[in-house]
Amino acid sequence: MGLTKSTIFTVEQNKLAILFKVLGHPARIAVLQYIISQKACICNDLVEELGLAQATISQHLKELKSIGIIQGTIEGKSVCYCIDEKVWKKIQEEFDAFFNQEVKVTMCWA
Amino acid sequence: MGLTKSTIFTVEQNKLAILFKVLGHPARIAVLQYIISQKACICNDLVEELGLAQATISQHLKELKSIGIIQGTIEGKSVCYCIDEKVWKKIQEEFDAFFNQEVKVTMCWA
DNA sequence: TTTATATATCGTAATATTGCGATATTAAAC
DNA sequence: GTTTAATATCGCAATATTACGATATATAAA
Repeated sequence: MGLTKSTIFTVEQNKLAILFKVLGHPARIAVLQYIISQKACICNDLVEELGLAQATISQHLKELKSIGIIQGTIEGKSVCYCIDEKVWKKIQEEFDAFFNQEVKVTMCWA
Repeated sequence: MGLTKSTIFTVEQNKLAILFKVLGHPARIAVLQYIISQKACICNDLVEELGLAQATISQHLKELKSIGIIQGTIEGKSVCYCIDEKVWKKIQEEFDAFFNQEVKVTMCWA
């Protein structure tokens, strides 16, 4: 099937999963880290840095933009990408809330 | 192609991406939350709770086990799944380290 | 106006993921 | 031993993802 049954889960579960999913590719991790290290960059920088085709980088940038974690602004004939700090922090908070759920382990094998 | 070019990224980037990827499905989020709420559970509980087929749940459990975030121990004819608290915290720390990289935003459009 | 540059999008092939029925395996219960 | 129950695995179909060449678009430079 290959089709996730989104309807049987809560909106929160689906949203959280999408955030994780978008970050779940090494190229997108690398893109984020490169943008951070350079403060900002253009698509072509990433093509040279990562060694993926321009179309591929553009696609990854689109996915990152879809969750708002990066933002692109037109600058002449190129597009300047940078981290959206607000969204970055919000995602961090959401992940933190998830990981700080009560994990009271009653050792089930003890 | 559909094949991630893992070789062009660092080991750390690949590892981090895999952690995110495994968490990037609502069923697996739901499984973790249910295990937490019940302290521990068996596969069949999840089948009834989530409404996915037993084979599907078993597969998701396998993926969660692959990153060590849950652990299953045989108890008679069933398997008791619970959170591996150590791994849980380690993953949380790794995510935190990622999100706490310097995000000094020099507004590129300013 | 032509040319060069940067990016987005389209189309497509290869591979991965999701989900489930069927079946195997294993252990308890009878 | 037979039956019941719980889970894992296999095999498959449907869909999604990844990657890239080709092409469209848009701006700067010449």
